[in-house]
Amino acid sequence: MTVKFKANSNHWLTVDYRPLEIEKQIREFWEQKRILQRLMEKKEKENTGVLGFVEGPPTLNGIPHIAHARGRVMKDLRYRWKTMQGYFVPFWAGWDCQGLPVELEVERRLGVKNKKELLERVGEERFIEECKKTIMRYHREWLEADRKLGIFINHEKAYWTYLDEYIEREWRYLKRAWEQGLLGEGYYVVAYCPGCQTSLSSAEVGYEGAYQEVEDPSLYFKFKLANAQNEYFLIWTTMPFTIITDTMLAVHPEAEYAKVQVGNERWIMVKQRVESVMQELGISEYEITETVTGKSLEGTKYEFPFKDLIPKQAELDKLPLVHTVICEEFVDIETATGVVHLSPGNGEEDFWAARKRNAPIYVPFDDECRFTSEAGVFHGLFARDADEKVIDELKKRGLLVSVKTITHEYPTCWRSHHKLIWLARREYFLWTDKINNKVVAAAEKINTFYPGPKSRFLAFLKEGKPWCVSRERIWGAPLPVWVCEQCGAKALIGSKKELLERMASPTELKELHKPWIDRILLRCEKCGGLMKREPFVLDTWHNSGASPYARFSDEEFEKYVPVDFLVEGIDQTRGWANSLLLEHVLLTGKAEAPYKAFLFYGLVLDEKGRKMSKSLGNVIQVNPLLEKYSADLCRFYILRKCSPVDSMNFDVKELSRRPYQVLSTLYHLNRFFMQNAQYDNFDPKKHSLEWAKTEAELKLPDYWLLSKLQKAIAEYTERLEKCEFNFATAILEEFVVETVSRVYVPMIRKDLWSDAPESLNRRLTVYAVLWHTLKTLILLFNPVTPFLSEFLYQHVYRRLDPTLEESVNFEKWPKPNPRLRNEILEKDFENLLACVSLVYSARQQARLKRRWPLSKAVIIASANVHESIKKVEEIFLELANVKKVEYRETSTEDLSNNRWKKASEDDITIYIDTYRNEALVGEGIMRDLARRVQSLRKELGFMPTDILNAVHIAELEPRQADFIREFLDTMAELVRTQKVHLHETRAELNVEWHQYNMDGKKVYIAIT
RNA sequence: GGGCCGGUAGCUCAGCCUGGUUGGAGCGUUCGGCUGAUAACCGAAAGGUCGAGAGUUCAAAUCUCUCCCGGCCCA
Repeated sequence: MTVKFKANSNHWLTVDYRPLEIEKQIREFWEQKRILQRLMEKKEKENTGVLGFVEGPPTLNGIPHIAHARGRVMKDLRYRWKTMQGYFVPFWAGWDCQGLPVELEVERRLGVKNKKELLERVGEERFIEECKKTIMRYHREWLEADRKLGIFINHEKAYWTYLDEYIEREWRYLKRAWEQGLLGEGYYVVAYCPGCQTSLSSAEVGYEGAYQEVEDPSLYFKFKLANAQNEYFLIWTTMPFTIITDTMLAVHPEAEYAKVQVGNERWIMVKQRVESVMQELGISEYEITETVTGKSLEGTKYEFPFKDLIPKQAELDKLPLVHTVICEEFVDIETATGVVHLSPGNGEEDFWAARKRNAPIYVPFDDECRFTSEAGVFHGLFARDADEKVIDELKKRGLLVSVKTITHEYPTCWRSHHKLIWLARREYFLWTDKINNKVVAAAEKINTFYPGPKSRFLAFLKEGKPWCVSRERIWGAPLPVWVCEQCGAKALIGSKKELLERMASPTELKELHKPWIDRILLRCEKCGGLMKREPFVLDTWHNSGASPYARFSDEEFEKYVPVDFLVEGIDQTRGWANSLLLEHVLLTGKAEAPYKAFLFYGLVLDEKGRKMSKSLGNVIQVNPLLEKYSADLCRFYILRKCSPVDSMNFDVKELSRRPYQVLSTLYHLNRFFMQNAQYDNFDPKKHSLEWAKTEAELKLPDYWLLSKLQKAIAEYTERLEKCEFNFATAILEEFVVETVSRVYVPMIRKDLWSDAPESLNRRLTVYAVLWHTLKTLILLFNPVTPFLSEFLYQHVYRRLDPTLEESVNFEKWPKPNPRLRNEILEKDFENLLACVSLVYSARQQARLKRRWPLSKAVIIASANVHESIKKVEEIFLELANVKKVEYRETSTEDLSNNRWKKASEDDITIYIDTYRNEALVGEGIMRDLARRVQSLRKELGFMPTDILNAVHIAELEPRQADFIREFLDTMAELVRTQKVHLHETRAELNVEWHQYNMDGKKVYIAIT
């Protein structure tokens, strides 16, 4: 007995595909051999070009989940692919370390309720240290996730946004802006929580559960027109205190406004609301006397009622726009009266409306949200507590129309659930509105691969709002502005060195963070007074947006920026993509983004399409997921399932379906190749494709496969270039499953079956073709499924050729070879497969198994189809299992009887002759039996190449036995046995018989 | 309220840019076949008002408009 495949010839290529074991092994291999580091060193030394990259730093305040994985998989794909193409990419990690989310996390850990308590109980110094501890805890999770996912990013070269060196370079952006007059003070409307005594970010305002049912006064009041008798604007509000800071009224320019006679007064309000408002106010006696457009009301002066109570308002009243009507599109004419009063100090839209017109922003509040002396009699009152007094004063003046209490949804602090107040506060701005043309021009040049995200990005950028970069927090890069206490002069410090040089008295500076930096006092260059730092830290988006400059040296910045390609979630259009762009334009003064291309990918939702959230409990974390599921499968699934821009419904159940099939097939193709190649001592160096050509052993299926491979390489690379990862992976999928597994392997299987020495060269040729094709294929798969590719590279290709590179990642990206492309042959095979498929279809109707040979098939088709099939006739006969094929242009009379069955599609019709003579029937029965013998062999544990002593078949019908007698030798060869014996009854031989059912009749088989 | 994306078979997705026989694939179901690399594979069947309506056109899943539903971002 020969043993073709030794059971343990390659113990790593297990009989089934076990991705988790493979991945564990490959992770260890990469780490032991330092493949990641060495790949980078190698490419840095020798490359065909440099492609800049800067990591979009994940914030270290959360556990990596599947949406992060989506982005990192795309990043890694690009890196491995471009690296194989020969480029050097500084694929270095980076971490976003500062900001409110980190602070809140630490506050929670420390059990502190608000900033005030934090400062009193914990103190800034300890707080900063706690923040650092927290980010390190998350850092470990991220390292593990990258390790599990197989992300080849270099963590040794990671940047950290909280380190002094980074912050110093971040300051350079501000310095440039300062020099250009693009950094300065202003007001900004922020949400403020009176309970926590801190402002909230817009993200916090949008937190789940932030909107709650609350009670508020619902107030109708009127403002008298200055130049008309008994005419009033009717206005509604739920925040009476804002009347104190009122400076304008707004109407909708296109709406129709009515003057409504009520008693001896005329009230102005939007016409469509008259009826419902009057009903609500319980006024039945009224009449519309006149209607005007909103536009015509513009500029109307009204009498602000509290000028006597608030001297500052009396002063403001003299300014042009104050206490007049303006037109704004945002005015809602579906609710209330369609006339809104504006308090630029207490509302964002109000604020922008005033700023746009250079109207004054009146903000008489102190840091604790109490009215200052600028608010006259309201001085000292907390904002919201002024409501009652305002109502009283309106009532006194006869301006109150109605007041009651309503409950409505209103944003509250997510932590303390106090009602939020909007408040203009003193902040620092980058006046990016002044460079908006450059910013938009720069954005227009960016390649985003898909149009959707680009229009979204541009629409956002065109708003062109100034960027408020100051935050009243602790854990952040400090704003490097010092103000003279004596003369008010300001200085912006650009580096630690400059800071230490200008220090008023020697002070220790531990690091560039609060509280240490606040202790540094400078000497004013103008008046010699002491300068104190503005207590703000910088917006964390400014911090991370500085990375293209801050994470590199000057030299590296020149070399890598603008970077080649970035990929982040679509939410980053307003986040990192924006801050990167703005800062780069500020720094360089050029209409240029710091990135040439930016792929924005869609959200990841749960299997039902719901957003992943803590409250739903449907968040999929990377690390636990990859404990149980394969990283390669996840990577393939993420890339294959849908377009990168679309939101993706992630369903773990889908991992084990199609993605598994594809990778498993790839695995088994390699295993099949390896087993056979090893058996025949295939030597890839000797038995190359060139060798096969000179041996003239290449056949049509080989040429066809090689041609299809060239096509796949070209199309795949093109799809990758366009970031169409879903289509790219579909090409790989089809090539593996259809082209190689379904079509090519069955065509060459017979050639490999024999182990005759005279056909050895043919077998070696097939191995040469498979070596070339499958090795190329695993290189193409490497960016997608790096573990499986590396595994097969090590255990198949390097084993057969130890002179290969040490890692698949060191290989070169395949290029299509036009000399191997043959489009005519591809078309021939297309025709061939179509015809074979039609034969199967006709067989089905005639209930003739594929195993049963038939005498003839007739192909009725055009001449070019006939030509194709003639070229590959031998293959056609074998696949169709017919003895003969006839070609005709049209159908003829002789085919229109029951003997013939047909099937057709497009322009091809095929008839099969269903009549079988004794020989054909016999051969069919023989093959039916052979099939059962094969399955018994497997069951009994024989290796494919074991040669059996004898196969026994018992209790066939005598007629059947007669039919097959002449095929017994063929059968012996087919099932690898020395002899096949027929027995009339089982009793003739005392062996272990196995019963089989063949077309309804029992038959018995034994192997000895 | 504005911007963007999506709505095609029971499920997951192509097709739409550039209109043209009968709208596809994979998974699942049923029947049959094939199988010594494969938890595969092949053939057939069932399964679709292509979200709804209107328009343009000889012809619309595809182009235009309106609306509905889901998601995201912003207000």
